[in-house]
Amino acid sequence: MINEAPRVRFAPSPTGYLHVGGLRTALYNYLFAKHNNGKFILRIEDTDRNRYVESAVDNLIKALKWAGLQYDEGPDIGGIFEPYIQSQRLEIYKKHTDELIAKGEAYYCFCTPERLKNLKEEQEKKKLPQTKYDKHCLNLSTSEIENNLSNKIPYVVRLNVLPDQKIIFCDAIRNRVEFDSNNVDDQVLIKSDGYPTYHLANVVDDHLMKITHVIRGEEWISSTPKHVLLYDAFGWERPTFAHLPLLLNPDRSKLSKRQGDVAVEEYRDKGYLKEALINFVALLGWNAGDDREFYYLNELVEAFSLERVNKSGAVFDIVKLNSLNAEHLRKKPNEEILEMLRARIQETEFKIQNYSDEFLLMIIEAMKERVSFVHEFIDNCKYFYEAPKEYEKKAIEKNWKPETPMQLRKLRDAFSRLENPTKEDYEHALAKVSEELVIVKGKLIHPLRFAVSGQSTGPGVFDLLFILGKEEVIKRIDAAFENIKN
RNA sequence: GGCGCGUUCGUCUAGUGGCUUAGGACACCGCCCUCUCAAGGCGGGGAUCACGGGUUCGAAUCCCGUACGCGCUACCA
Repeated sequence: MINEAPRVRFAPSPTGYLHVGGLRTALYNYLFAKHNNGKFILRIEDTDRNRYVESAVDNLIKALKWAGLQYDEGPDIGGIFEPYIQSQRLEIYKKHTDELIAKGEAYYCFCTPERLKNLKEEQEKKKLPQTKYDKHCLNLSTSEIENNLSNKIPYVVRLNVLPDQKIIFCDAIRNRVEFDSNNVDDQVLIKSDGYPTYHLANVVDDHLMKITHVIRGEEWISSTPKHVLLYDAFGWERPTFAHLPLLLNPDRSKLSKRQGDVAVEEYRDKGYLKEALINFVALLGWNAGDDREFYYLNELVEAFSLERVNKSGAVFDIVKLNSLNAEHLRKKPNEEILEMLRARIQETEFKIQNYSDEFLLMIIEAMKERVSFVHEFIDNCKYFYEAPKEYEKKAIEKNWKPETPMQLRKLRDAFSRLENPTKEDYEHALAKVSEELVIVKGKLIHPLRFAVSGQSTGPGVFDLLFILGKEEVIKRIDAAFENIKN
């Protein structure tokens, strides 16, 4: 196993969407695989028929691909160990379970849900430290079992956990972890519907698919003893386990839907860049040991190592995500932003307009350092797309003094005399008017921006004028005389 | 309750026995730049390294307890 290229898997259960915690697990698996020239595999763990969700697998795959985490083997692309969907591997689990039963490592259990429920209640009443199955069916004779089987009495298959064993395993992130087998229940391996539980399916598949490293969330650490026992029962070599710290809500509980968005799809739809989400989520529990915080996916591959993953949970801080999004957006070429902006425009009332690339590119250049999201190239500067319908209330007083209309009229007239004005032409014209009026340029600049955009903030005013064009500028100044009442 | 895992600024984190008066980032505040807002630059406040014992000449760093938090405790993953 030493020096062999690692094989890792992301094994989500299809619940309808990709959880950001799942994204991070997938990412770490991907990074580890790619860093070590190994393989990254997607396997669908759909052994719970009660939780079956239509098209969940498609969503999962779509979200993973959107994020750029391309796997080497998976349900839609196949691979040498297909199928990669557990519900299509039922015979495999059956075969391996039979083997375990033959070895005495597992046994049939015909207990009814009622008996199980009573057993549990009794144990709770006795204030036993833990509730466990009492191995009742372990004592069934061969003929009893055969009889039950031929009478089609529903059954499950349980793992036969021997008492008083120390179960020790190594975790790449937490080092040595030890459990007492007395605390491990005779876990159900095959459910009465014939489907395997996660514990069985995961071990069988990981072995068959030659998975070398099991990198998964910390919530699995408590059930790892069962998995270890299974590897031993089959006589298989154990993979290396690496249990990742949890992603947390602001109140430090496990990241959940109740306290904000958890679906990758929601972040995508809200306008987060995949680069930012990946970068952000990578840093939640890992760092290279230096001060660097800005990474692209390929750079993460380069820098990643399991040894530098933290042990403690990390709060998902949306504010920091936002700032990373802004940073990634600023670094993007304008042409790329243009594509995204056009897509966004299609979602607004401006979709019927026919904006030129040149025009939108100017907006992007002017606004790039003032936005955090692509949609803010629209939302934060509607005035580029339409004349202001209203004027920022609290800014009127500051920007619209009694003498303002007179001064702006002079400016308007100066502008109207310009021919195909450049930015500089506007600037010179304004300088000249301010000289004539014997006022500082600011006295003209701020009311001008306000008249033209309806806002008191925004890009440099001469950029604003140039982008809008002379005709529109004059129209808007005139409109302002009508609309702004002080 | 039992078992397990964890605990450095509000948050993400650096730190693997002396380089640490604990460093960086986000957020917050101030200054510079400046036509505004940003971006950028500079600076500030903010962590008795959960607590208590040890080990050591010396501990955020090693050991032991305690507290707190979280996870698991299903015929769910």
